[in-house]
Amino acid sequence: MAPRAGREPLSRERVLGAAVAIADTEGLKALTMRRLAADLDVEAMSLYYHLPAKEALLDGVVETVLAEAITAAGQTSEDDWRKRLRGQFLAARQVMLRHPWAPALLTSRRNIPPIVYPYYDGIVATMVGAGFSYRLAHRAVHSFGSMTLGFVQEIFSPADTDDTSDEDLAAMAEVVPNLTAMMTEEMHAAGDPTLGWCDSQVEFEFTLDLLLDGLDRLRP
Amino acid sequence: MAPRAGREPLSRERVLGAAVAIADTEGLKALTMRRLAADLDVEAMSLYYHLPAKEALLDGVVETVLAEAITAAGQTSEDDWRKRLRGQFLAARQVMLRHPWAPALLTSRRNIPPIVYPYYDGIVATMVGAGFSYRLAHRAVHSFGSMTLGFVQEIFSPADTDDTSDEDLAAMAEVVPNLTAMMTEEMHAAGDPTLGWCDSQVEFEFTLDLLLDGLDRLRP
DNA sequence: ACCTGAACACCGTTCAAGT
DNA sequence: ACCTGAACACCGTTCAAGT
Repeated sequence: MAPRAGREPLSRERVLGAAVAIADTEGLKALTMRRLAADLDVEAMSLYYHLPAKEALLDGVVETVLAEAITAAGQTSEDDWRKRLRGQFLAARQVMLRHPWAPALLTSRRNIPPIVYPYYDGIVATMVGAGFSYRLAHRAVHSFGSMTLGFVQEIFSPADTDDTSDEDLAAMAEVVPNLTAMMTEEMHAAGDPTLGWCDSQVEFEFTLDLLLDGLDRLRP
Repeated sequence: MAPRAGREPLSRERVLGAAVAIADTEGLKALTMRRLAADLDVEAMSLYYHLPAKEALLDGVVETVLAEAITAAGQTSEDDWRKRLRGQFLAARQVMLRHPWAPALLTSRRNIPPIVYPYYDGIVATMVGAGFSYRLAHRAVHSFGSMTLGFVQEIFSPADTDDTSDEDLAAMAEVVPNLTAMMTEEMHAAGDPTLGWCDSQVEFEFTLDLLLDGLDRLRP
């Protein structure tokens, strides 16, 4: 049978693009070789001509989203080291928000793609240019952790409280009195009750500023 | 056939213990239902009497290591809020170092086991007892991120440099001059060259102190 | 109550073969 | 050079059946 009209030849880039699209719309679990091939109108085995194995596919997917985030971060043009790093990390964060599955995948990989090295090089350059020692810049990069790439792993993400009844609150107050008090106070203080009581954008920026402030004070 | 002498009856706890042991010794990928059953001297299907599905197994495994870390953190007896939190997080870290696969699994799970709520309640209690507002305690908990449970996701973990030749260094200096300069300077400064140039214990404590210092300054 | 055997659907991957 | 078909080993899981 002749190839369908309008069907473009496969390539590593096209495969990776389709893989990211599947993860974005249906999650990482939906990304199987067979499903990916079907989306590309091809048999599963054809993928192996462009990628040696699924591990290589996942490496490529990580590389793709990191390249996107790092490119976004690179748009930032600020001279002040704090504003510059802040802008970079927040720009990367906007990209990561579109790929909510990426942080978990990223942190489960052993090998980090080479694109991140020039990116980190730039961060170090910015800090050293602002008077930091290499030693302190090194520490800083580790302290920023995954913020440099626009995300933090949220462990403590308490449930939404819109549907929390008074009886539930009373039961909670028995077991976790301080969390309950914290929650109710935050809910009252919040102007818009539909927002919930955790705002990850605000929390990201708070933590980032906490680190930047602390580092600034350590600067020689 | 009669059950083998000395074979204890299965239980959820025994299954979870064996699962953690497999992950510890051979990694998370080796943890399959069939392999787990074999280690317990049982057929794979027997596991389903004690756990409804593999997802439940993974939830249980997460619960098990978190309980271990939180228990270790609970041993800390310090009155000063900073020393107390510091001791807790570092104690949890000692546990996590024994389960290097745990952070990646943990961050990939949707539902966090209930044990963490009392733990976070204690952290908030410590901070509010030291004069922090609930609002600030809330922010702090998010800033600590996964440090509360003793780990940070290392994205930037540059390769070991013991086997880096002079030619390699020259090539690196072209592409990532600042990283190369940082690395060579750190290597020279290090007393013990076998240590490499990243020390995750030192980095963990540096970041932790950076956050604690910053929070202390925000305290009313 | 607790465990098993056989079977099913699905996955990543091989290999030789097609065009 | 690029893609395919058939087959294999392995996985999680079901269901009816054993003791």
